[in-house]
Amino acid sequence: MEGSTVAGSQDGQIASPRRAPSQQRSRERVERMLAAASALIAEQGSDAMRMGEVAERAGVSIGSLYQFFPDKRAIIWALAERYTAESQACIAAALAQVSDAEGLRRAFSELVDIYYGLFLASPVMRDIWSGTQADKALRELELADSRANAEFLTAVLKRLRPAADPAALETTALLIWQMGEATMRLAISVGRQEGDDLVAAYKRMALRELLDH
Amino acid sequence: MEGSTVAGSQDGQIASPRRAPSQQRSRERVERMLAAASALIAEQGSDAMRMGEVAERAGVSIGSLYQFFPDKRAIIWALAERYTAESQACIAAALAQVSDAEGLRRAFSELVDIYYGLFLASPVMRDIWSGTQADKALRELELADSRANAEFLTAVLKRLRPAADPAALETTALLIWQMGEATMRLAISVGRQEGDDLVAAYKRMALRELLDH
DNA sequence: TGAAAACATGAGTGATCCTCACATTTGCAA
DNA sequence: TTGCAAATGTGAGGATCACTCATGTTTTCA
Repeated sequence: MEGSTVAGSQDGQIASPRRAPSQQRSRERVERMLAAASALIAEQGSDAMRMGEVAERAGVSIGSLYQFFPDKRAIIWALAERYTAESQACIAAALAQVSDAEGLRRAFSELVDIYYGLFLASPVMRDIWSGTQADKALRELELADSRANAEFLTAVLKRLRPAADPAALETTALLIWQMGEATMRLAISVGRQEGDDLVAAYKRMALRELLDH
Repeated sequence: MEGSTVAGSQDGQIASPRRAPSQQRSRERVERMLAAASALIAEQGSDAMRMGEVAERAGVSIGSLYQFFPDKRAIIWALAERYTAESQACIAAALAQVSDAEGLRRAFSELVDIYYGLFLASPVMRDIWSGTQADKALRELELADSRANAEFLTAVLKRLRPAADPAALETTALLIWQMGEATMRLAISVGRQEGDDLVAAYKRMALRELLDH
């Protein structure tokens, strides 16, 4: 299989950048590396992305690349991390104000649309989250991201249903969130028409669960 | 990532075995190769599985391995295919007799338990379906498997709700099935305790959707 | 029985990730 | 300003795989 794995250890740990860029020059170069990686992933997928090509397109040497990213996974991880930070902020904002059932219905529906749109529009993130399962560190990042997002949902549910068992609400929220991501992935691989139907069906099911008890 | 791609084409096609084993001797050897691959995947994951190691453990040369499996994905694919054939038969059997709501409740509940048990018990299949997303051919096999399984569910739903829109029933069935697989994956990566809760919550949600309304 | 087809072998090829010894630039204290 | 240490930059080369191929062995069957 095309040698797309890091020679080193199998354990899921992502080593921190070998060295954090402290000077202006290197910070700009690291940005260029990330941009190059992002472009290549969008064009060919992360698996086909070659480290040498990333370096070349970023206009740096292969050695410089490895100065800041200990291995190939690390540069993909860095992109994924940025994405999760952005999307979490957006999700938190959408759910923060919700205080009643009707508000939840509107906010959640909008959220799903936004997320689906993001998935459709961003080949990079689609690729990264698709490949996610194969890489332990990325899988853990995704799980952490899901938990964080589900947390916002849990908070809303606790506000709306103070009498309910908190642990059960957490389980529900996590499940609904994860199912949403699974639905997006499925929706993308079956094509637009059927995908839209699936997302709509998910939205209906999830809302039913979230709203009427 | 550790070399998880075939050197050849990126396209998801899995070439058929270069040569089908026609003699008794080679048929046994192919079995040994599959067994060796299965054991190695269980021990280290498919990504860390080395073709040379598979050959060695099967007691054949690397050349013989490539005589029957055109590339690394093909041997993984062969294992996955066996699994899907088995599980589809089991699922079809469980759902074939269902003729009323109560029967569906029992059959579906049992089915989820069986599937969950299979997932928990089989590190090989867990690994293969985990890595699935990264490989186009496997992703397609998984989707085909989901569709086939959802089909059985659709058939039951059409029987129970003849008035409903058939297309909507298909969408529902596919979504519920896919969500189930997503739930299993999630359940496994969060650990037994929380995993059981998640599966139970899924079961409840899915049944609600399948039964009332 | 003999030739063709099937099967078996493993050293070698090429692609790719990553390292490392050495060169250059920057920050900053004297 | 000067000089030194830390930060940064470089790319040829090492190591590891997936996979090939020329050649040898066994089985089938007319």
